[in-house]
Amino acid sequence: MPEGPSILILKEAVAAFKGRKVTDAAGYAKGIDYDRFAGEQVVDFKSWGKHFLICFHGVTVRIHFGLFGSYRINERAKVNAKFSLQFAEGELNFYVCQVKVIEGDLDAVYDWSADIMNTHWSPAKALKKLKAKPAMLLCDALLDQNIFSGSGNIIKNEALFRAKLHPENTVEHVPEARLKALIRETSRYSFDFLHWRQEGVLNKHLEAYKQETCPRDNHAITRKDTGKGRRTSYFCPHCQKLYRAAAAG
DNA sequence: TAAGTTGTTCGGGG
DNA sequence: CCCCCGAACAACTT
Repeated sequence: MPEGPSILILKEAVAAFKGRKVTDAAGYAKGIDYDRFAGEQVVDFKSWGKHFLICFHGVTVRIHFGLFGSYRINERAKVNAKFSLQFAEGELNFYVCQVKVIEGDLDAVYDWSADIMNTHWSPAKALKKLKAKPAMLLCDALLDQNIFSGSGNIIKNEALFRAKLHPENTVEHVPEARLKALIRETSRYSFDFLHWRQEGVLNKHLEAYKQETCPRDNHAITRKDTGKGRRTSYFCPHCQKLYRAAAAG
């Protein structure tokens, strides 16, 4: 369920709960004062990248779904909910996620311009952050939530494919124009991802991720664990340019 | 069926 | 103090 677009879908799915009062909160997430939410009104639902934010007056519940997280609206899964909110009519249940309470102003916590799907997303700031880390590999940069908040392994691979850049390029060896193209494609692809996921056709549109051959030149797609996180990259070694191979090590 | 995974944090060792 | 690695989390799909 991760990656930014899926969080936007969730936000839309729960929109009807905005303005409603919680009758009861429960779950097995530790360190949460569940009682404080009883009687509180949901003021808004927001998101920052992969963070799903349930906003109350003066306090926000942050849900992060990680790799295995899921949710149910007005129904329950077989396992216990990590966090759940009951309303006079309906309920929200969150499973296998990280739950954190954020006190006070969200603007003090989040840099909205880092969120690739936010209206305040700033490609210029992303470029600046990239250039501040010249030795970083592109595959790591695209998973760095401070630079590309909301990008995950699918978006990483597809954006690099669209930008025709090899995942193991170091930032400093890539011409600025190509970095700008990558930044643009990362945000653009995320919205394509959103629309395709809404239509249930995302898999049909994948060009590199989990693919066998390159749709551009029919070259075999390489699958390789890359970067510091050793996350899987799928790329066409023929049309995705590597400006300079990383030093052996 | 056992392996793989749309993710992140933490702590230990070097 | 930094970097890197593995563990932990814990559920669904192929």
